[in-house]
Order: sequence, then C-alpha cells, then structure tokens
Amino acid sequence: MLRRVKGADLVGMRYQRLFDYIPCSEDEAGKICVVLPAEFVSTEDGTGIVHIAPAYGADDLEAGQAHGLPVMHGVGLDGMFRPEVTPVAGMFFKEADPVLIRELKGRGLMYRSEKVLHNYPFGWRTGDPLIYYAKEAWYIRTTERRERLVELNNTINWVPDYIREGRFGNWLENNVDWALSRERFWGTPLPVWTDGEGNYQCVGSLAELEALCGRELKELDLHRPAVDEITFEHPETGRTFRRVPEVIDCWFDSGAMSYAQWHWPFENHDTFEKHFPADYICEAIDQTRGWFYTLHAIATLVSDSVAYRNVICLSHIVDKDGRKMSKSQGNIINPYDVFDSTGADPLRWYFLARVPADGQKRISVDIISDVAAGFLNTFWNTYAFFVTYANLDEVDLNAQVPLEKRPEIDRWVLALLSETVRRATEALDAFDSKTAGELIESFVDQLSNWYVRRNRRRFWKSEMGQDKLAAYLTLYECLVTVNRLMAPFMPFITEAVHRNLVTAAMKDAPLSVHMESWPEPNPAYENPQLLAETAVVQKVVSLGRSARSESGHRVRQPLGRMLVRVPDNAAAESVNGHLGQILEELNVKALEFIARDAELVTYRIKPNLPRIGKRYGKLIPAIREALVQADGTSIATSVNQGQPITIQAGGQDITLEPEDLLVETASAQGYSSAEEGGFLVALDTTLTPQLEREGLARELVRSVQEARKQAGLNISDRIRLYLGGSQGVQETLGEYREFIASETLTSHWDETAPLTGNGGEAGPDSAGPYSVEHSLGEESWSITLSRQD
RNA sequence: GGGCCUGUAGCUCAGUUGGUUAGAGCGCACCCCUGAUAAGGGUGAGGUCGAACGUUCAACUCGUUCCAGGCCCA
Repeated sequence: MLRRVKGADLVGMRYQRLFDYIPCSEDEAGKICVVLPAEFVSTEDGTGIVHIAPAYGADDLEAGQAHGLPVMHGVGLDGMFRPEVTPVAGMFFKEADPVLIRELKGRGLMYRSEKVLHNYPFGWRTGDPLIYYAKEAWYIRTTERRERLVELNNTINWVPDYIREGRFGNWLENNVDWALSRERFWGTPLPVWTDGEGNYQCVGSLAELEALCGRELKELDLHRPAVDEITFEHPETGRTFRRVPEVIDCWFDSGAMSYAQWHWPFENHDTFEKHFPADYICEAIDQTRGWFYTLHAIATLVSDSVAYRNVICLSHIVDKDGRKMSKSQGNIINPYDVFDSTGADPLRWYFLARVPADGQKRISVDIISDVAAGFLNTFWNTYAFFVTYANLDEVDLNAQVPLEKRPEIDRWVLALLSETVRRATEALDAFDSKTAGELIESFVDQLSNWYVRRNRRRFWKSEMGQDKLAAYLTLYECLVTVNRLMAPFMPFITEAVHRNLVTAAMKDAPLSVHMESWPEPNPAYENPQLLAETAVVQKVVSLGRSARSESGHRVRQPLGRMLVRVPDNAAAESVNGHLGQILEELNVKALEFIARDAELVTYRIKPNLPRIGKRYGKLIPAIREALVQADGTSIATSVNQGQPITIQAGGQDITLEPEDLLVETASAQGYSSAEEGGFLVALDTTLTPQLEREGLARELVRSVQEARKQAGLNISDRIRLYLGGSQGVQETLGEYREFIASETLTSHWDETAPLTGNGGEAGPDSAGPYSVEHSLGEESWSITLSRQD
C-alpha cells in the first residue's frame, strides 16, 4: 500500500486499459478509462470502485452517456464473446470469469479476487443467467406528455386512493419513454418500412399499405411472416422499402384495448364514444406498471383523456402463512377444489365481503368453509324456515297488510332492511364491497336471531289472521330484498332462492335475480328511533342473559324480577316501551329501574378526555387522581342534575361541567348482575312456590315435547296424554293443565296410566302408546302418550 | 439498493381527528334451547396492537430506525 486517498480524490484520474481487444477511435480512447463519480455504487461490498460497461447495464449506460463514453461490445447477441476477445473467444459470457481472472493474474494486474453474493437476473422460464445488452430500439416518447399523464391521473378515482399519488403517481412522474419494439416472431408487427438508408415510413392503415404496394391485402394475414413479404418502392427515390424486423410490445396491445375492441378509428365511432372512457377497471397491484399504465398512456396520447374513471386495485392471494403461492413451493390452492367442496359462492363472498380489496388475501379451504358454515348457513336456514311454513300455509304472497297494521317488530325489521339497503348501496357506490358485505351479514343475523326467533309462534298459529299474514309478508320482503343485495356477491345461491321465492310465486316476476333492478331504500320504512330503541332492548337482554348465566337458573325457570339501570332517559323510555319483549326473552315477571343513588350501586368517576384533555394538558393525571379520591355518589348526583363540580387538582380549583365527566357504575352486590356501557342488569333470584310451579309446568311441557319427538309424531299431530307424578307435579297439573295441553297439542287427557305403554320401542309406525319417566330435583313424573286421530 | 403496501386474539378481520376497560366472527371451553332440529342460542377464556427509541398530560393511532411478508423497479 502506497497511501490512502478518498474516492472523491480519484475522480478524473486516468487508468490503463486492462483489455484492449476491442478497437476504438482516437476520440473514444481519450474518453475511456477515467474515474467517474456515480450514485449507484455503494461501499457496502467491495472497494466502492466498480468497472462499468455502458453496453451491459442501464446504470452503466446512463453514466456512460452522461460522460460521453462509447458503447463497445465484446459480447455478441448470442451471449458469446466475440472472436477478437481472444482469451475467451466464443465462450458464454458467464463462464468467462475464471479465464479473465487468470489472465489478469498472469499479467500481475490482479490485486485480490473474491466472491461476493449479490442479486442477479435469470430467465424466469429457463433459469439461464441474463445479460443486459444495449441495443437500438423503437420508443414512444411518452416523456413529452409526462405532465399530462400526471394531470389526468389526478382525475381518476383510485380505490384505495393512496395509489393515485403513491405507486402510480410516482411511476408517472418518473416516466421514461416506452420501449415499444420487441425482437420476436409473434406479436403485432411494427408498421414501419425502411429502405435501409435511414428513411422510414410508418403505415397507418391497411388502405394506406395497399395504396403503397398496389396490392389487395384484405385476404392476407397481417402477421409475420406474410407481412414481411410486403414491400413497395418509394415513388420518388425508387428504393425498395421493407418492413423493419421488430414487433410491438404486447403490452401495447393491452393498452390499445379501449380502441381496438371497437376497431376504432376505422368504424364504430358511436359505440366507441358511448363506452370511452370506461367507468371501471379492476386488476391487481402489479398492473400499476402493466395494464393500468398502458391504458392510461395510450388514452392520454391518443385522446387526451383518461381510459377509465374508477379503478379498484387489488392485492394478491397468498397462502395461509402470507406467502406467495407457487407451484414449486406446493402451497397452491386449487380453486376447483374449493368449488367442489364448499362452492363458488362462499369463495366469492370471502373475497368481496370478508377481506379488504387492497389487502393481501390469505386463503385456505377452512377460511372459505367458514363463510358457508356461518353467514350463508344462517341465511339459508332463515330461507328454509320461511319456505317450510309458507308451503304448509299456502300463503298468498300477493296479499297486503298496511305498514301501520303490522306489529312493531315487523316495522323494526323493515326499518333495518331499508337502512341496510341504503347503507350497502352507498358502500358499493364507493366501491367498498366489504362494508356492504358486513351490513348484509349483520342484517341476516338480526333477521334470523331476533326477528325469526322472536316471531316463531306467529308462524305456528293455526288460523291465518292479519298478524300471521303480516309476519309472512314481512319475512318474505326481507328475504327477497336481501337476496337481491347479495346477488352480485353470490350469484348462484341467490338465483336458486330467487327462482323459488319470486319467479315461482309471483306472476310477471323476472326470470332471474340478475334481471331484477337494484333494491332501493323505502322512506316509509325508515325509523331510526325504533332501531335505536331495539338496540337498547337487545343490550338489556344481552346483559340479562349474562346475569342469568351467572345465576345458574335455567331459562325455563321464571324469575320474579329484574333490576335495570340505564345511562340516560332515552334508554329508560326504550326499556319501558318494550317491557314485554325484555321480560319474555329473559323469562322474568317484572322489571324495576334502579334509582341512580341506590345503595347497591357504587360510582366511578372519570374525566372525559376528548373534551378536557387539550384544555388541561399536564394537569390531567392530577385531575384523574382527584376524581378517584372524590365522593363518587355526590358527583354522580351533581352530574345527574346538570350541576358543575369543583375539585382540587395540582394546587388549584378546577370546575368541571357534567359533560366533562364520565360516570360509571360498579357491580351491584348480592345480585346476579352484569354491566356494560352504563347499563346494569341484575336478577332477583328468589324463587317463590308460585315461580317454582310455573318452572315445573314448563319442564313438564318440555318433557312431553321430547316424548312426542321420541314417539316419532309429527309436529301437528294431536295426542292423547297421561301425565302423573309426585306431589309438586300434581299441584302443578292442577294449575297448568290447560297450558300444558295447548302447548303439547293434547286433545284428550287420560286420568290414569294406560297399561299398554311400550317404553322406548315406539316409532313412527308404531300404533301403541309411548311411555317415559322423568325427574327433576324432588319431583318425578311419568308420561304416556299416543296419537289421537 | 429504491418506491409503494401490509403486520392487532390460535385463524380471518374492525378499530373515525391521538383520549377512558382495543372489538367482531370463526375456533376452543362451559352452558342453554328442543315447533328453524342433519338446526338455533348464550356465557367465558384468549391480546405487552411486529420490535426499539422518540414526540405528547396521553400512542394501536404521529415520527425515526429495525425485523418479517407482498408488489413493482434496479
């Protein structure tokens, strides 16, 4: 080592040419073998000095062009060294390294040789190492319209929107001229003819070419090789023009789709005007440099217009571990396996409604099956419920029941339906199918688990009154409408439902759900207040279930009373207005509100941070602490009365308005209770003899129903029943005989047990009575029943 | 190497301008219901929000760096 220098000090220095097999002019010789600065060379590996070859790499070429370096070729287009490079003549370029290293060592020019791991391009099909080779090519000078490309892009609605400014916007701002030509056999021939002397003629149409060559070409296949046979002589110079050998980048064909699909500008002008620009295009993220770009570039250049107004940009499907799927990895999911096992509809629903469009989609058969087992199954069962009973009742679905004549729960579900239609349509208008899907799933859940579950008895009733008809019409409208909402997501199942529910039942109905118009919200149905009230009811019921679960009392056992605390007066009114529903859901006799200052409630006071956070800044921790220490009950009382409070924090008095505070209740002691979001529900679990008898009555009904099922009876069969047992059972029977009889379709009571009971032997075809014994706690009873024809 | 995106419960995903105890479905455990029954429902457990540092009274949220995965370039 002679001395250390900075790289910058080397810039401009000349060095001796290592190999001089390729001749160069005197002018060129004066420019080569000089140290140049460049940004693309890193000091991470090696010396920080690299030898560049402008003929073999874009960075090298760019640096070379910036400093006037010549493009000199030592390697031929076949990838082999040229004959003049004698030590490696005819050798594949990638195999020449050892020979060249040996050569340099032999001449004493090699300081050190070592291996460095780095990325290198390989052909994706054959795996052969590639070489970047500077060549002449045809370009479209897109850079001349770069600003217009950016401007027009800013008018496109991108979903997700960050692609417009980000990935796609960056790509346009860094636009380089479009390398148009390809040296292949297949492809659209580049329509340029040349005389080989630097004169070129671009031919714009078949007619133009016919005129030039004086031949009829309509029957000719205008691809290679036939098109290359077409030559013409220049009218003035008399030179023969032949087509250049290149074809056009096939991506140009893709981008020309807007025009080529209508054979514009040669015909179909009206059709083209009608369809251009496109409303919508959907492709994956990799197409920002592909189809999204080629369409945009050509439309900008040809029409000074966007090619599409809206674009949804998806991400790719990956495997369950988030890895790219590839055949060699074996982590591929065959879509046909999903079609065969789970179905195409759940697959579609998963992609449209369960994962965000711009997120990578992890997919496995189990994940798709979840759609079928969950949401779709709920929908199908609700549909099946309707079909089962509607067929039994032969309902006239063309009948009418005015909205105001329908019970509140019907108006509730129709309000929810209308809101769902409105919000799902808004989401889809914004190209957000996931939100639309979530709204639909939520509606189907409410329809099944609240509307149908709470209304089952209306469908069982034997007489077809207005109430029963209203139930049918309401459920029918919900199913038919939500089915239409679901149709674009799940075209097959919705079609089956539609044909059965609509095409078969309604005259003049469209044959297919896909021929229906899109549902519209019905302003007459909208009822935000009823929706809010029902949400409160569901909240209280949910907390009540939690409390009952904690209490250990089964739902069949009625309880005397429940205690409810609500956060505000509106919630109290909602509860009061729907007492029957709440009591029935929870099987409780009475509901009482807990007074706000009742002893069984303790309060926790917290600052309402979004309101006071910015106002008090660093005092917040002190305020928080002061509120913990303060008397919660008195603060709660002040808040309830709308009075401000004053506390000491950080050495000063701080006055807080009721809205600045959050009052939370702690659990009530001595009750089975649950609380959340200002609601508290407690159950009084004291059982009176009356409540116990009623619970037992329900237990008896249940055991008879079970016996009916075991005996193989149909749900509509009338029975002859003997029921007898212990003291409590007899007392209960005295009080609840009519109730039990009507619930179990008993048309004849046997006062004594028949002698012909045959235990569990009875089946659907058995004529004999069916007997069974039951016990619960201290009580026991026996049942014998038979079909009463 | 550069640009863009993603990372929240076992799994798939929500989580508004930073704000109070981070939610849902599935799965799991336990239970209920039995006239939607080869169904239906409830309750519960489960998370140091990829990691570290920083800004702030306060960070899943903002900033920087790093890690992992994806796409496009080089």
